[in-house]
Amino acid sequence: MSDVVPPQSPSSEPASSLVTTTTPTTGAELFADRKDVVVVRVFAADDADGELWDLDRALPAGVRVEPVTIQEPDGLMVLRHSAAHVLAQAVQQVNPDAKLGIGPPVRDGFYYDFDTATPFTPEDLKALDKAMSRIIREGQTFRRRVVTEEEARAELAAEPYKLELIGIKGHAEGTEGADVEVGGAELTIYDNVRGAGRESETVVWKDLCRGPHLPSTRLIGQGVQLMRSAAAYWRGDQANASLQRVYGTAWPSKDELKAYLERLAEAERRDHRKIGVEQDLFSFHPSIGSGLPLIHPRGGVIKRVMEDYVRQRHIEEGFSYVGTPHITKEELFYTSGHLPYYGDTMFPAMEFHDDDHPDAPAQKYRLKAMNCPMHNLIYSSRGRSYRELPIRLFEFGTVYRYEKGGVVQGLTRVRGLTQDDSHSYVMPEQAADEVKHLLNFMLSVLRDFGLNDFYLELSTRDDSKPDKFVGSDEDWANATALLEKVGRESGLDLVPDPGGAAFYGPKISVQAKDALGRTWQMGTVQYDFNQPARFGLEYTAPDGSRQQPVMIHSAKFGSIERFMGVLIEHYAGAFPAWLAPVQVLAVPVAEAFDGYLKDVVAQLTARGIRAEVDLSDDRFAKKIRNASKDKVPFVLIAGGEDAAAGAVSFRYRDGRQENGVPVAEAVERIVAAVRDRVQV
RNA sequence: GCCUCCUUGGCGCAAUAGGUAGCGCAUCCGCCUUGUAAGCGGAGGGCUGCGGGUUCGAGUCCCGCAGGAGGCUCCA
Repeated sequence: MSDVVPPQSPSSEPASSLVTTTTPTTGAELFADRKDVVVVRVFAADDADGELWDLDRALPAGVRVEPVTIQEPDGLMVLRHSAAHVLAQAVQQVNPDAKLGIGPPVRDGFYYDFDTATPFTPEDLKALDKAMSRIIREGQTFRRRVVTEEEARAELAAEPYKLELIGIKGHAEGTEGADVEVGGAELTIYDNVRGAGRESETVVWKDLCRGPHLPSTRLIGQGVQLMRSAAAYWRGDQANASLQRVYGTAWPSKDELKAYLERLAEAERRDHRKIGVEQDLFSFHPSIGSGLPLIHPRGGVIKRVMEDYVRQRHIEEGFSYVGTPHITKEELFYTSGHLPYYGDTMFPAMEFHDDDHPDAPAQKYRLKAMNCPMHNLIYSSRGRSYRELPIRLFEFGTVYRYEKGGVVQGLTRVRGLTQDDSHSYVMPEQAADEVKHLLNFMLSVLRDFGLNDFYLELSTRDDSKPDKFVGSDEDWANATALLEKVGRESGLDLVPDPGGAAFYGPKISVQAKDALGRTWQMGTVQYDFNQPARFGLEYTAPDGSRQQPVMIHSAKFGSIERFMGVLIEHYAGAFPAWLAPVQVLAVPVAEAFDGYLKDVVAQLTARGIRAEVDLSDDRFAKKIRNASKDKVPFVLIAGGEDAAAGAVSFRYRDGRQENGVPVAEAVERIVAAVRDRVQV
């Protein structure tokens, strides 16, 4: 998930708040009666998007001006950017030697990069938090001042990074965050003024910045908190200096800050790594290596149910289940073209020497990093007729990728993963329908797992880096157009992702929102016109000619491990019954009812339900507590009253209770909930 | 891969300023048991991630390695 703020759409403020200036004025004057206005959006003659200006900045006559409040996205960005400035001021207060990098707003907050001799410690952050609140309470004025390049260079002589930004002004696009500093048409410096308007007013700090800012630091308020520090490369380039980045969060009010911190806490409670340990689902062991998960029995149930379901669905959708090896001679990946592009993220080759032929060159084998080449070999294992197409091959292909140490994380980024991978081989004229078929199939699979909020991302070639992609411009254009058309027809939002394509073709990926509103990349559909050529795939057309099929890659939920991690977080470990490791836990009120519940559980087991009786010598209340902590969907309780009535009592995870349900009805209800894959 | 921080029994934590490791849960063994989130008692379990170093003495300080977290870069 990206931390960078997505481009904001123009304000949704009603048009009635738009005013046109008749005389020179300022935003502050125009909206003097509106305390919630923090900046204005100014529309020049032919400017549809407008530009954000400080309230105090002089407005010429004849421009359209719209108020921007702190509650709307642009206002929030201004708040956060202003908070970043306060952070920078605080840092230089504490450490005058700190050199300033850039300080843009990001999702939920801001950061500022500094070059300091020593990294920030948690104690430093606390001290900075205090210094920031002092500056905020002081109510310093942000005062904008236009400078020439020469003036800027002179004033910022001690700030090497700012000088560099001045140098790249004009071609700053593509430099992360840099346009926040120098993106405007002219260079500006913001002075932080103490006691503005009084004779004693003093400039206490200044920074090169495009702005705009809140009128006063006081408006930043109580909703600011520094979160963490981390290293970041200057201008995002590994070849550059490593700076110390301080992240903070900023909200219009203390309450909103608290709500945000609560959301973070909830995300932490749901962290699949934590729940994975608590519920004994999976683990990682240093002696195996990072990124290579061990799935425990309870996690194994979830994995198996996922696999059984997806395998069945593929077969229903016309796929053939196949199997391929985990290692191969590396030549295969030269044929496919993967090795030259991704060799450094594949595990290194294993070399085998033939003892009987000591002079023969060693055979190099590679762990499989992708399944498609092997599926191609299945396709080409005999002649294919157009009558057979589409041919759809599917498997749970376990692949190994040498992810860099710093990116391996829980189940969501691993070095060994199992893809629900399929390849459809079609005639070119079938391609659009097949893409549509795969997309709909994928969405229906995700919906059955309880994800319902999607958008699509269209990953295309980066035309400026031709060496990263193979194939003709025409092929790319056709394939991209086809994916885009199908994507648009899906009715879902289609977000462009320039440069995100695989080397062999463009792709559509499904992004799903989870219960906390976070988006995860799920499956993909990739259009490949390269591998069929490289493998010489062909089919016999109706006229007897040999034609090349189009190959369409698709993974529905991507990797089983990753999707399991996403589901754990989506459900916070409280799985719907069909996925739950234990679906029913029967809890006797006292030992005397063990036998009664064993009989109920036997009836459930006979219907394929994963049910157990808690026969431990814990007392009743403790058993209820254990069942709650395990988040078992159905807890069935039986004591004297239930047994006498031939009934059981349901207890659900939210504490809801339903007493005296006849056993036969209880069984049917549970069976139905599992069958219908509903959450209970 | 790079930067910062972290690593104490299965899990969650504690151990003043270096003085020789404790608690809760879980586990095991007893006793107890009739209605909705912890019954009681006892026992076992740790070369404090690994390897060096400083010191009379290291969980505490220093170096290296591994693993983890966050971030940067990357992600077929």
